[in-house]
Order: sequence, then C-alpha cells, then structure tokens
Amino acid sequence: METANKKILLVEDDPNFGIVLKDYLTMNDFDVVLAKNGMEGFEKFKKDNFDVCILDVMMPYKDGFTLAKEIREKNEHVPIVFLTAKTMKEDVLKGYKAGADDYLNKPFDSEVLLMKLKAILQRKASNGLADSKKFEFTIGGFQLNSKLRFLKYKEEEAIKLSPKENELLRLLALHENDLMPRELALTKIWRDDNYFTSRSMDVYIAKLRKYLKKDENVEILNIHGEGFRLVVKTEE
Amino acid sequence: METANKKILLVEDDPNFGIVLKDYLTMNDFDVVLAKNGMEGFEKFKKDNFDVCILDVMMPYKDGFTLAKEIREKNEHVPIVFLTAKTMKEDVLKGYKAGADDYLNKPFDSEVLLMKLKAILQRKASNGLADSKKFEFTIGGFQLNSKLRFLKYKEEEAIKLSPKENELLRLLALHENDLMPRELALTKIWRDDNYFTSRSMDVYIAKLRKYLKKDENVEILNIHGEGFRLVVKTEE
DNA sequence: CATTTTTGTTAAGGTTAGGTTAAACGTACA
DNA sequence: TGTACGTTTAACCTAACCTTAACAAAAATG
Repeated sequence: METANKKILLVEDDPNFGIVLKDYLTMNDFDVVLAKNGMEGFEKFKKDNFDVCILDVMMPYKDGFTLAKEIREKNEHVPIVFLTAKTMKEDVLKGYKAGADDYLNKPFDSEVLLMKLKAILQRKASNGLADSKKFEFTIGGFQLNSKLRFLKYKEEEAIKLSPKENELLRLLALHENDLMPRELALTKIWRDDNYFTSRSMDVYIAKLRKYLKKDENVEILNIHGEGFRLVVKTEE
Repeated sequence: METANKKILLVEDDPNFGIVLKDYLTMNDFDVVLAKNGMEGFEKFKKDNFDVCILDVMMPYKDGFTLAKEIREKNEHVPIVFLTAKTMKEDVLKGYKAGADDYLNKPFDSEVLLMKLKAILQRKASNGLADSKKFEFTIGGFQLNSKLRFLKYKEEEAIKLSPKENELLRLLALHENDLMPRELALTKIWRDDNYFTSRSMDVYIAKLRKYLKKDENVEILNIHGEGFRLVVKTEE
C-alpha cells in the first residue's frame, strides 16, 4: 500500500555532523529533512508529516527538549529520539519526561542508530496495522486528528468533523499530493460504488473544500474520471 | 482492576549487584523476582506473568540474548531491557534483533533505569490494557476522589457523587482529552449495551456537565456515534 | 460544435443520536 | 410504611448526519 519511504525530521546544529548523518540516513532509504536549529525544526515539523524525529539536545536558541515538548503538543504519537553529548542524569530524566522514545549518546555508532530507528518504526507499525494507526496529520496550516475527528486551523477553535468528512479527509491525507482514486474512497468509506454514493462523495468533497479554504495553499483537485488529489503548496 | 504492583523478572549473575538492584526496585514499588542465571531465569519466567524482564547479557551457561529469544517464543510482547558491561556494536545489534525494548550500560544510574522502566510500562499501558489503580484526578479546577466518591471545586464544599456519576467521571478522566468510547462505559459501568442503558448514560452525562459547569475550561464533548471526550483547556 | 458524462455546489428531506427535564421505579433504611 | 436516594424510563426537543434532488459548470466525446 504505502511504498513511500519513512520520513525523518533531523534537527542538528552542527552542520558537518548534520549533513553526514542526513546523507547516511538517505543512503538507507529514509527521507530526511534537516533543520539546523530548534526554531527551524519546529517550522518544518508543522509543515509536514514525519514518521520519526531525531533531535539534538544541545542547540542554540531552542534546545531539543523544548522542541520535543512543542512537537508533542502538535502530535502526541510521533516517535522522538534524542542525540546528546552530555551524559548527565538531569538530561536523561528530562528527555524521558518529554516523551522520548529513545536516547543516544554522541559519538555513537551509525548502525546502532539505524537499528534503533527500525525498532521504533516497527514498534509503531505492529501496534495495529501500519497506516491504519496513523490518525494525526498536518495539512498545510491544518491539523487533522482523525481519531477525535477534528480539524484545527492554526490557533483557531477546532472544527468537528462528521464520520464521513473525517474518513474522506484522512484518505486524502494518506495520499497527500498523490491521486486518491474515487473508487478507493467509495469502497473503503461507502462500502458501495454506485451513482448515488458517488454523488454523495462529491457533496463531501465540497464540504471539505469549504473547510480547507482557510489556507490558500491547500486544495483538493479533481482528476477527471480518476479521483481527487489533496495538494499542499509549499512556498518559500 | 489491577491494584497489584508491576512484576519484574531480574536475571543477573553477580549476586551483590543483583541483590542491590532488587532492593532498589522493590523500594520503588516493583515486585521483583531475582534469578541468578539464564536457566533459572527461564524457569521462573515460565511459572509466572511478568510486566518487564531485565536481563544481564554476560552470564554463564546461558547469556541474556539467548534467554531473550526463549522468552520471546513464550511471550511476544513482554518488554525486555538488557544490562551489559560491554559496549561493542555487535552486542547492541544482537540485542535489538532479539527484540529488546531498551538497553543500558553498566554501571548505570539507577534513576535512569527507573525512568526507562516507567516509560516502557507506560508505553505498554497506553496500548490498551491496564487501566490501573488510579483514584485521584485533577480535572482543571476540580479534584475528583473516586474512592471516596466526591468532587471538589477549588476551596468549595465537596459534592458527593453517586456510584454511577463517580465511575463515569472516572472513566472520562482516565481518558482525559481523548475519546472515551460510549461502548466502553456501557460495558464497564452498566454491564450491558442497549438502548435504555445508553439513554441512562446520557442522563448521567448531563448531570456531570452540570457539576463541571463551574470551571469553564472543563467540558464534556460528544463525538457523534463514538463517545465522549473530557477536555481541559490549558490556557496560558 | 453539439452532446454526453462527470463534477461542483447548495439546499431540502429524512433518520438517528444526543441533551435535558421530569416522572416512575426500586431498594435500603429509618 | 414512608422517605430518601440512586437509577431508569419516558417524553420532547434540538443537533448531527447522510442522502437525494436540482441545476450549473467543466471536461470529454465524436
């Protein structure tokens, strides 16, 4: 189903080490987004969906623990791994309290990191079927929580979604920037693919478009005769 | 439901270290069973149910990794933490392959171990089971004591809760900010899930809402067709 | 270019779930 | 035997949800 690589947010202030690590992970089939400080890391986190975050603890302006806390507020479940040169007890405690999934001392063996990442991703995956477990999404300026069925735009009050709205948006998000075939939604959500369910789905697409209008970088495009595509323009 | 302490199987061949660690964990409210080698460890594992296993890697006759493999065959999910003096890459890799949940180098800080154990147990707990022995909750400005069945707002006189009010609010609090499925409350509290018990539950939700009105940051939201959500807004 | 098919959108209708209050019921206990 | 308390049932109303219809616009078709 999902053939895409796992996406990693790597926040590391040492440019040399950052690049090396990024390349190493990329070589091992991860999609890596590198941020060079906590601020940038949080911005990038908000704009995309990651499978794991790797955070350096010692960073200027915003340290890894503070960043982790902010990330947890946006997404309760994304695994976080800390990197640190320090071995002080205080830091370790702080890290676990912030919801760390693992902890690595620098310098560390890159293969160990790789094993840890795989262990973490597998743990998440085995608690339920891979992406059927995924219910938190970032869609441009929106935050979709499809377990609690709400859609939140920036700091605005969350909008409640109906079951159909929710499942449809979730399906679109799972295929972000890619085709979400009409027939897929109809069989998965409506359990039946006929003229009327199809029209019903169009009604729901219209509803979602209305919600998503708040962010002009987000839109649902139609691919005539095929399905829909949720696109998120990422401008610089 | 579960009032018992968490049970730990500790397998450690160094008698001095083993006793010290056992005492330390016992002091911290764990039930510890100590085995002094892999063979004995496996025998004890088969005879009881453990919440976590802590295994020394370097042991005579049967090392920790081999033991871990045997344990995994008996129980796919019990968390395993390795202790080792070695720092060799090989061993770390072997450990993760054998399904380790964490990894600690000796000598280590005992408080770090404690945090790790808690993190692991919490991870397991949040994946379903173990709704534990929690009876006191802070809900915004309220204090719920569900053993004594009262709800206190700030310094006001405590309100007495009826058994049903109490259990329902407790269930909601256990799932604070998360979905508390309708069906869960009905099966756990009403022992039956039908039209009338469901309506009865709605009546109790109304009662609780009335009590909770005192704090405008606390509310019970409905998730149509799914259940309820006790939300506590944390303003800054 | 005319025609058919697909999609966009809004609104009406029907059904079910939930919110709330009050009366009925049941049981323990004075 | 009545009254106090917890709980259920009834009743009524509103909100939520989904489908269908209707008409307009866009895209494909020949």
